[in-house]
This record gives sequence, structure tokens and C-alpha cells, in this order.
Amino acid sequence: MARLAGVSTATVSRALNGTGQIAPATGAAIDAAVQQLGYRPNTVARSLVTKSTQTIALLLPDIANPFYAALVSGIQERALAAGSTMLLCTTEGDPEREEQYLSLLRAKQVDGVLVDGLVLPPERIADFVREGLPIVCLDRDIDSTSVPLVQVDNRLGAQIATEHLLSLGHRLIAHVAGAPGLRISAERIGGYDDALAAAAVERRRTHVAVGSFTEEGGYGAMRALLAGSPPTAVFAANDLSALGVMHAIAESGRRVPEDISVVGFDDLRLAAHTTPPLTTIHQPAFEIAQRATQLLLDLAAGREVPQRLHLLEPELVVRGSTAALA
Amino acid sequence: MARLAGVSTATVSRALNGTGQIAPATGAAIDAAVQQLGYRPNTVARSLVTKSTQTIALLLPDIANPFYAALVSGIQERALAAGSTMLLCTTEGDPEREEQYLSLLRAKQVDGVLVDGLVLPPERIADFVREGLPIVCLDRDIDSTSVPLVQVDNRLGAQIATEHLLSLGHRLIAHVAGAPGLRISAERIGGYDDALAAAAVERRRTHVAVGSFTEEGGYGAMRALLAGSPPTAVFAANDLSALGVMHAIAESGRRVPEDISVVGFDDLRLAAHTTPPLTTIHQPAFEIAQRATQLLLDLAAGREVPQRLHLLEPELVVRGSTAALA
DNA sequence: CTGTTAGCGCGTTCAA
DNA sequence: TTGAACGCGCTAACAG
Repeated sequence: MARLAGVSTATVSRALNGTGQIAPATGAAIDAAVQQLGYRPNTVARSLVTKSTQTIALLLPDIANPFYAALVSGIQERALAAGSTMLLCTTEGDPEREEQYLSLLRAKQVDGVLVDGLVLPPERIADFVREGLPIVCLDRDIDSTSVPLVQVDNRLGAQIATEHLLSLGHRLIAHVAGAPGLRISAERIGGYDDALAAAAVERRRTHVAVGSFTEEGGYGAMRALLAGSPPTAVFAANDLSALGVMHAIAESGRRVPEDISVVGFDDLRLAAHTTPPLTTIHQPAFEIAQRATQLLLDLAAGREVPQRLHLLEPELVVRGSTAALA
Repeated sequence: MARLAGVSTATVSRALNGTGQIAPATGAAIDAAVQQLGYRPNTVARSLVTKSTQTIALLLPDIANPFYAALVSGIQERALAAGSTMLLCTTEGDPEREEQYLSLLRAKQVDGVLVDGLVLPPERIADFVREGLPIVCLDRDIDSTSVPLVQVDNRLGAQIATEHLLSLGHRLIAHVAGAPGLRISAERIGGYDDALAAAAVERRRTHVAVGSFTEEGGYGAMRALLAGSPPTAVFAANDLSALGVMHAIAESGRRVPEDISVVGFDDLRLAAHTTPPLTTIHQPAFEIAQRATQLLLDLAAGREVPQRLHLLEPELVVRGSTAALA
């Protein structure tokens, strides 16, 4: 203990936390003792009295999706600036595991939790909020008024993507949709529909296939699309499924973008290096993460957050996977 | 408190932890009270006395690399099975931040930390081990005898990759290397050299370029290679840089694999969906993560780990990016 | 089988 | 400016 090298524990506590006045001499003595022993206060004991663990959690289905991974650095930056660390909990889309984790996190007294892509019923989540666990939702919605939400304007992004294809002269535009039942999937379909309707282009039922946001799903969806009446352009609900789409197109002997144009959504780091480089909708992942984290820290500190919905702007990034209709 | 609904706190503790014998009647009463109040023991208080936080940490440079992300699910599975959660700490390759995190993690009394790709001097890391913080290294080495290591046999993997290209008739085989100064980069260069030497193929200095394990790095390295005397095949130090390599090749008007074959390393999920699908060396990421986590939990529990080095087998996965020399 | 007592290592009164 | 005393919520040791 630093106590052995000086004064009482109370004084050490005050010195290290900058609480109260410390005589220069005793301050120096404490510093010396700390140096010598490599002393660091036990944060567990501190948490027990302060009621703050300086820990937040990120709860999401699957960190293997690079978009989720991109969120982490934004969270990390804000959290570290506030002296907090981040627990990562992956659920594999299993609602039981979501609930299990939420309950565990509450027991662990985390200061708050960031959730993304949960499938648990909103009322269950609201229960946790009611019990005093601050929760902020990022990227994907939850149907709950008790949880702030930070995300990109999905509908607008999808609309911009589709308009880009329309402006290139395409009329047979397919959509490889996200996982069924998710609001985010519906919104991207909505934006696609909006753009087609505004251009008075017929929207064929057979031109929407489910890609489920994965490489594998996009691949399967595109194969199905090619087996029917092939489109001249495809808007994929995210970059990962766009990868699968391009794979299926290449495998069928067609070329991107000469035969079929492809647009993705997310703008993953690797989108710039696919073959061909992927035209896509940029999501400000870093900013989404930072905003959501700040909101969560505010909530945890007992500050009110005035606005529930935080919508950020999507942006079209044109690369090599789209071209004018031949 | 559940105390209000029955007995003493000690009995509740025993009932909930399964320690000691509990009369059926009181057990039922406690269960009922727990249900009614939604009671969960405060793990912070528990940790203060048990000296275990049921928390481990993963310290790595950058979660945006999908290979690191793949490790997470293996860790998560083992950790959750042991009732532990995982703190994720990303360092951006900054040694100061590594030390800052390690110090913070010690203060937080984590049960142990898994490290990957640290650049901190081994002796600093050994200091933490000496202070009683269990550390296990996975994927990338540390030059320290006090830290167990779980990784794939990098040298062997690189050798297998190069041999594959040799067996296809290639003789002008370039290597896009990893970040300079890392043992893992040197080992993969070593395996490449071994294979060339065994086949009595000349290894040209100009056929090794630095790709630094990133898409961007691989892209730049391949452009440099193409500006010199172009190889007929390339072994990239990881899949991400292989993506950049394929990008540069396509941009130069050449085709993969007709003009140039490409082999990666890692076998990321997306490797199956690049254009063309990437031939690569499979790393058992899930197993590496599980083994390392188990080792760490053993260490944290005070069990001895007999073996310091755990080498897992790499495996060649042949897809569409390699072909026989024309 | 159960209650009482005593800490775990801190922050925080209240006096001095 | 500093120390003594108390308590955060829990588990462990010891009686009973």
C-alpha cells in the first residue's frame, strides 16, 4: 500500500482523484510511493462505492461483418476519452443469448449498452431500460420509444443508389434485399421503390431477391435472379451481399459493369479494392458510433438526451462497378 | 433485497451459488423472491471478495481486419461457457496505448488478457505478467518466454502456398510481404524462400514488395511489382493484401488467373466471394481463439500450462485465382 | 441447514 | 489539510 509510504488511505484517495486540497509535500510523498510500488487503485472497489464501472457494452449479432467492426473504432475513441472500456458481446442473432447478455450486463453494473441488430422484442428491451440500464441503439432500429437511435438515413441512401442506376439508363434494376423482417431491410427496399416510382419505372416482383446481408446470401440471390430474366443492374442491400452478387455474375460468364452494373451499401474499406471496385453508398460509421457512444455516456451520467432519432446523411461513392446501359 | 422476502443474505448467496445445502422450502422462497424482484447479484461486489471479475480482455491493433474479427467468436464461445465476458481494446498499433490499456486492465482486475499484434517491447509485457496479470498471445508472436503463444504454422503455410504455385509451373513468383519488422512477416517470407530453394528456383530481390497486410498496401506493392518485370504468380502475405493485389492486376489490364495467379493467406469468409474466388491458406481462426482462451482461463485459475508454443496446421484451399502457367 | 460476523479496497462523511 | 470511521453488496468462516 501507498499507505505504508506516507499517510492515510483517505489522503491517497484524495490525492489520486484530485479531490480536496493536498499539501505539496504529502502530494510528492504519495507520488513517490505510487511510482515505487506501481500502485493503481482497484477499480472494482471503487465501482462498488461510486456506482460507476467506467464500462460500456456493445451488443451485436456478429462482429465478422466489417461494418460492425468499423463501428468499434468510433466507440473505442469516445469511450477511452471518457476513461471507459468496452465489453463486446456477440449474439449470433439468438434472442435468448441477447437476453442472457443483457441480464449479465446489468448484473455487471455496466454504465450502459450500445445495441445493434437485436431481434429481442422491444418491450423486453424497454424492461431493461426501466430497470435503469441505459441503452442506445445504433445502425439498426428497434421499435421502442425508450431507446435513442443513431443511424444513416437508409431510405434516402437506397433511393440515391437506385437513382444512380436510373441515371445511367438502366430500367431493369434488381434489388438484393437484406434479411427479411428487419426494418432496415424494409427501408432500403422502400428507397428502391421510391426511386423507381419517381422515374415511373415498373418494379417487378421477380426483381427482388433476399440476400440477407451476407456474401453467401448475395451470391444465392443473384444466381436466382440470373436464372429468371436477368436485370441490367443490381442494387445490393449492403457491400457484403454485393460481393456475392458480383461473384455470381462473374461465374455466369457475364461482366461487371459491362453486362450488369452493381451498387452496394456501406462503403466498407474493402469496397475500394474489389474487382471491379464497388460503387456504393457511404455510411459514416465512425460518426454514427461516436454519436451513439456520446449519447450513451450522457444517459449514463444522468443527462437528458433531447432528441430520440439521429439520422446521418448517406453519400454515393462512384467506382468501377457501374456503367451506362450498353 | 431478497432478504426481505425470506432469510439472511448468506443463505441467499449460498442458494444462488449452489454452495452448501439449502432446505427445499427456503430454496423455493428464495426463488420466488428472486423472480418477483428480478434480482441479480451485483457482480462488482462479488468480484471484490472473490478476486475474480469473470472478465478477460482482447488487446489488438485493429478490429477492422476481418481475421481479428474471426478470432472474436472463438473467444466469445469459450469465455461465455466459463461465464466470462470480453473487453475489446484496440490500440491502432500505438505502443503507448498498449501500455495504457494493459495498466488499465490490471487496475480493472481482469482475469487475464489475450494479446495479438502488440508492438510493445516484450520486457514491458513480461513486467505485467510478473505483476500477476495472466497473458496469452495469439496469432502473432511476442519475443517472450513468459507468454504462451497459439498460432498457425506460418512458415509452413507460406511454404505450402508457394509450392502450390510452383506445382502449377510458375517460376516467376513474387511475394507481397506483411508489415516490416514483424516476426510473422519474416516467417511467411521464410516459408516462401524455403519453397523456392527446395525447387531450386531463383529468388529475385525485386520480387518481394511490402504490402503491410492491408488492401491499400497490397495494391501499392503490386503496382510496384508490375512496373518492374511482372511475375506470373504472386503469394500475398494475407487475404486483405491479396485483394489489393488483384485490384492492381485488373487495373493494369491483366487477368487473374490467366495472366497472373494469386494466393492469399487467412481464408477470410469473403475469400470465397472475391472475383475470382481466392486460392488461399486456411488458418483455423476459431480453433486458435478457443485454444488461446482456454489457456488463458487455465492460467487465471492458477493451473499450469505445460506447453508454451501451440502451433496449428495451415491448409491450402484452392479456388479460382490460381491456374497453370500458360 | 442457517444466521452472525468479518472483511474485500475503495470513496466519503465528520471532526480535528 | 488530514485521519478515523463507516458502508458499498457480496462471500467465507464459524457457530449454532
